[in-house]
Amino acid sequence: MDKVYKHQEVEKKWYAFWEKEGFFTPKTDPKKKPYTIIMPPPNANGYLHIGHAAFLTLEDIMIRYHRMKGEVTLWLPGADHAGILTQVVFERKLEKEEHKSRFDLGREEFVRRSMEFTLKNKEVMERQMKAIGASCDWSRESFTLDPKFNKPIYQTFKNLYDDGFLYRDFRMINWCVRCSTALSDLEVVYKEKKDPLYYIKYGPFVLATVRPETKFGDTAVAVHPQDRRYQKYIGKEIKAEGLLGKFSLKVIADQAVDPKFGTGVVKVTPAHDPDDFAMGQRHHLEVKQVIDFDGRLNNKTGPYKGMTVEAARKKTAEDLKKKGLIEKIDFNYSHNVAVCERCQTIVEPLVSLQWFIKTKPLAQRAMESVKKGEIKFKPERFEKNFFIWMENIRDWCISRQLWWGHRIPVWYCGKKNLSQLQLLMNPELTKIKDEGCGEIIVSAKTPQTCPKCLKTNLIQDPDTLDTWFSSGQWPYTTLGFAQDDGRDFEYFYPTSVMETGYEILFFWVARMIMLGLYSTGKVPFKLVYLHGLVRDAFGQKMSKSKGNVIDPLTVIDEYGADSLRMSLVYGTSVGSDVKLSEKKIEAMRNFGNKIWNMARFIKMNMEFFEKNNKKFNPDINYLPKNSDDKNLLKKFKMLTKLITKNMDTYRFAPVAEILYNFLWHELADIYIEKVKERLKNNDYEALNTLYQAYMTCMVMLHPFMPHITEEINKKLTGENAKPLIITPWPKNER
RNA sequence: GCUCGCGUAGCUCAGAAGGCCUAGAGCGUUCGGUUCACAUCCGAAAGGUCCCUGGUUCAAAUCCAGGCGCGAGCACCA
Repeated sequence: MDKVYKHQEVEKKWYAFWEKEGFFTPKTDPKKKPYTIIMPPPNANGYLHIGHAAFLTLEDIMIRYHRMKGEVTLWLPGADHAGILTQVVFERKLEKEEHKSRFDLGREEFVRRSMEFTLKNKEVMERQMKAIGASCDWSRESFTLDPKFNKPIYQTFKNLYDDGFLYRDFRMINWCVRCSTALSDLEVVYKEKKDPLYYIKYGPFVLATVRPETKFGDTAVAVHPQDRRYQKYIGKEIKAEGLLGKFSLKVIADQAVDPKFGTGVVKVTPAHDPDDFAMGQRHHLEVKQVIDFDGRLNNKTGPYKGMTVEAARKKTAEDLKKKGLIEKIDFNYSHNVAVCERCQTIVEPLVSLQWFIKTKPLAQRAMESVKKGEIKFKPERFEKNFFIWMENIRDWCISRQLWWGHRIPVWYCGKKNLSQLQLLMNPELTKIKDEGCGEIIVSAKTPQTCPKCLKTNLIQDPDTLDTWFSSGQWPYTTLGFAQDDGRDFEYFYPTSVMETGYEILFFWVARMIMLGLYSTGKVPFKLVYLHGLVRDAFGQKMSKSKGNVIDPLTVIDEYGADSLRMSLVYGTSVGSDVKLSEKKIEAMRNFGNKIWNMARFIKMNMEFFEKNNKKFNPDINYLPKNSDDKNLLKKFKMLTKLITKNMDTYRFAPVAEILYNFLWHELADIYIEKVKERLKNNDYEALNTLYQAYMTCMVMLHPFMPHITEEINKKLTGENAKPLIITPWPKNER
């Protein structure tokens, strides 16, 4: 055996061997129960980071353990086209490298280039996954934008529509001016911002606002119904002086007004504020749009037309001041502003025609399944979070004005029913003259003619689906549901575990449960295992700008994949964030070195034994008489039981710690030191006891450190050794 | 505002169902050790009112209540 363990050679060699031998591809057997994990597909818009390494390690541990238990084990890998995020990343790249926008390329070319970019990333990610040692079934690898998934995804869309769970409506959506698309509520984050709060004279009132530029869209003034100060105005019209001259507005009373905020009077702008929109609906107010989708004021704003929101705010405030219409300005006001999660641009609430999923009934069913225990959460506390969100769920806007993603499977007869926004975002559509009959056709297959007027002038909805709509169906689409070959679906669905980050519990897990139940009638998985974030040694989020990122490939190159894997598991607890430092990885590398040297020591003693005696035949059932040996085996038996119990309950960190401590601080530090003399005297009992305890540890350590244990196994048991990857997990009773 | 999590050695964290805790590990620190598997090592040591206050209990780091301090999620402010 080499004096030093050479991870670079060994790890590559074993991965190639496992893959070549086909150990990653399960042999389905109707008599056996399957164990299935669908890998959360990493976003193919960059390379894998340490967080990916963490979940790949956890899932690989689960998979390897169950494979060793003899179950039909499938780990299905994949990659996500990641709609908006990839489009943002690629647009930035395009801007930076070629000074071009998506419109410069045109839709077709933009999609082609994005695909090229994505597939290239995907390839790199595959190599990274292999370097980590992920024993997933590459023959079933899936990519969310693979055309074969269009059929089931479109079918789900159509079914939802036919069942009345899908509708198209004018609603207030979150509009990202930079991305030029609607966002779901989940894709919006709030940032605290300090903005001047203007107290504006408004006829008989003074009211406070941070958005004077939306004043042109005001269609009412609101007060709280019980506010004594303003009772006499409720229901009346007031006259006021504004930037565009005199105007009059109705005064309404609404519970949503907080009498304690500002002066207790609110200007109502239904077209540009979510609360005002809701108020407008309650009081049947006119929705008067004054800001367009390009983030600029429109022709209803007179001289302010064409200004950006930011510029118009300054200018209107200035002009109001000049006209003596500002009473005071509070410069210390700070509030939360909605920004696009992906590009951080301030979100503009706008009303537009979009597709929505009616989520309440789907959520109801999802909650019932969880209540019945068909799906369990680990750690359990996330179950509560799940319920809170599901109970308060709002309809899900699934149409995006993006080009990168699944095109919405809706066709319109002529352009009559295309929205203004869609025409704006897709200049080529404006050239079409044919108004058509306006029929809306929702179909899983591309229709040829309009069923109503029989014309062939059908235009597909130019919008794409929210990326989570397709990934929400991942557990069954990847298994061939509603496709030509559904055998995998029949055998492997529902899957066993969904292992993913707690930060996408709502984005993804909840939607998979809702859509899985809706489409297949069954839960998509039985256990949701949620892991935490990987942070740096000080608990900070890793980011390129902070310069504290740990790159998995660099680490693997220097310390080996096994060291990295072990350091991502050791000393962690389920659902909590993991703090990782290079020191920790180094410590685990040292552990690898330790077990390597233990192997060398055992090998040396085996050779010494054989030089002086006959062949050394390890005997797992041999019962030693020596009390040191007996005590060791007794203790070891207890630990084996404990380890198995922890493996079965997904508590991997204690297993890593038990093995670490037993191997190093009991077997090496104490037992080996004790038996050195006996080994010199060719004591079979001592050698066999050491060998059995050590090798069984290697078997149990294999899911954690697969490469080094496989190499040691071969070195100690010879050329014809059965690979550890398919060695049965130790029995508990012996 | 609502909800959840955390607070244990200098640092990062284990300690699930109360007694095997006279509270552990890794890193760091100090001292000693190189022929005998391993300096990526071995031996030893220092270092802790287990956030605070009450309660339950024969017994609390662990359970309960309150407080303080951090972090996260959700809601959202005109």
